[in-house]
Amino acid sequence: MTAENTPKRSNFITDIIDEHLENGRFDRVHTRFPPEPNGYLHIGHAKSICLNFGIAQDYGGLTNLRFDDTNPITEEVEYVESIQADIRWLGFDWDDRLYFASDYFGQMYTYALQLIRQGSAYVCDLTAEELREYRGTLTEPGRNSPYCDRSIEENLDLFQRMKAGEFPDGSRTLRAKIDMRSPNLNLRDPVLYRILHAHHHRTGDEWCIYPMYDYAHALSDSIEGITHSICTLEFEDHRPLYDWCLDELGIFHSQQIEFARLNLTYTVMSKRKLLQLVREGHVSGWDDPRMPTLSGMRRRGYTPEAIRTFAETVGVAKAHSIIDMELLEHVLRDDLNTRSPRVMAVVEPLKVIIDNYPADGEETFPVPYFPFDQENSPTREVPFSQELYIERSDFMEDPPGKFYRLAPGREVRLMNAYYITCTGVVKDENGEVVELHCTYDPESRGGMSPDGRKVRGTLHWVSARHAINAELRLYDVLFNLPNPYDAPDGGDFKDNTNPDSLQVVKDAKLEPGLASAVIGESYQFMRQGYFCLDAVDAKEGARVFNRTISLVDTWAKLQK
RNA sequence: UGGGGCAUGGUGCAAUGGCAGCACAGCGGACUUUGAAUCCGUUGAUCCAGGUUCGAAUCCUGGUGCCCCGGCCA
Repeated sequence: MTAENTPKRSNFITDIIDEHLENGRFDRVHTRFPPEPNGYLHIGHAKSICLNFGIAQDYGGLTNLRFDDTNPITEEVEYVESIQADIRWLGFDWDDRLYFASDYFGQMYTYALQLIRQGSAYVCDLTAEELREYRGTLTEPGRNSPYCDRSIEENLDLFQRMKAGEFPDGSRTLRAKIDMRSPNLNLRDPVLYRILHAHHHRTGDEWCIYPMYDYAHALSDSIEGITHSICTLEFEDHRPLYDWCLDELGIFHSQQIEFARLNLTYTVMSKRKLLQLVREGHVSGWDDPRMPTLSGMRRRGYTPEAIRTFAETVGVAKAHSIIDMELLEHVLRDDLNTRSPRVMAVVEPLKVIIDNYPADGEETFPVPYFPFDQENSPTREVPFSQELYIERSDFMEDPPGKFYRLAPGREVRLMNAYYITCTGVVKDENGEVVELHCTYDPESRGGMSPDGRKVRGTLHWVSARHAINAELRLYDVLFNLPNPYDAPDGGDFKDNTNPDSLQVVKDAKLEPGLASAVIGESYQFMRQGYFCLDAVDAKEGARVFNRTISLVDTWAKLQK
């Protein structure tokens, strides 16, 4: 390891690694990302992925992708595929280092035999319930299993017969012989193997005994030569067992390091809770754009770059924390801002008739997609005609002082087109404004008046005759509270779901060029927000856009 | 005295015995053919009490608060 490999960003983990490199414990950095294929990846996993791959990159090291598939009952190939797709999408590559804990079942079994021969493990016949009883409590020590003193020969015989399938599920376990009086419950002769006559998505019916997490994880890390095994805080208590397995076997010893998992305001982050939202129909699926899953965020219009920046920005530490959703939104907007072409779309249309414009007249304006970089920006022609749509919220009949959009007698600029002045308001029988009459100033073509007079408001618009219709899906946070778990007594997080988290607009009016919008691209609907085609429903031919995130709306804030 | 961990502005992360800083949020202003972006300015913090030291967010002692652990889940 040389000086030029020294990372710029440092945290408590890189401190530990630096020390290891200095004192010679390791001369390289090799990490792993070890998901269990029992669900979809979420933004919390993204933090871990960015951490593991990022740190290895910083040190010129490697990162493995390893599926921790030791529990056949909960795991499925569907998940191993989606997980790989999500990691790739995020921008990380494990080259040919794709592994499965199940790849090592044979080797782990051999190691278990070794533990038995060393007198460090025994076959226990206690039932699950008895075992719980023998384990003791948080404050009281446990008691030795009546089976802990079986002979090595008997243990060997029994364990081999466990593997051979002679015993039913739950009848026996292989346990580490450590210390039933340890204040750390994980060390009270933890189960290493359980009997599970279940079909495994990779090994099929080859095995009917499966290793437990603590044993399998430590050995997998060791087998792969992982130097730094980075996991979340709840495994701190497991580290002594992790170390025990490796020390007892005398094999390569990885260092486990724990960090605080990511939490975000206004959402939940556990697979179990997310699964509930899916199952109970609060969302349309794992990839619902409101979900904090990577597949949901991708569909929503998040970019991998934004998520990576976010992961870096939140930092890493051991203190439990909850990140403001606003920080995520900030990095998202920041990324989208530089990459999204500017287009015009009216979310809630209000018809405007330009009385002094020829009824059958028509013209187009050249408008750059990237107004902030006109030199290099591609341009399209935007059609204009007598009847237009503007945003309903851009007109007020009786505006407050700070409102500088359209109002009776008020002049505003139609972006890139003309200045118009409101001369008439048409209402229906309920008093609702249905149509506006305006006049335009032909001298202001392009959006600038030769006399240099200023207009305060600049509105987006679309030509009624040329507009295309689209469905817009406007998203808001999934929960009403920063902390969804903050539920009244007897309630739970689902009581805090936001009933307005999805608003569907059926008849938005878009500029015609958007007919050729592409899935996977982000567009800024000017003065509204960033939108993208819904990769699922737009595929069916429907014109459906997701609002990834609104623009910062100072005016809305002012109104409060 | 079960064990393990954590405490720095509203939020998150730095400062590794030597000027408490950065980002987001907030507030104010400039600019603006997006009430966006950009730019400028600004409010605001070391859990408490002792101790060591010329000097403590950092080291020591004692408190307080919060989180995790009693799956044959991971």
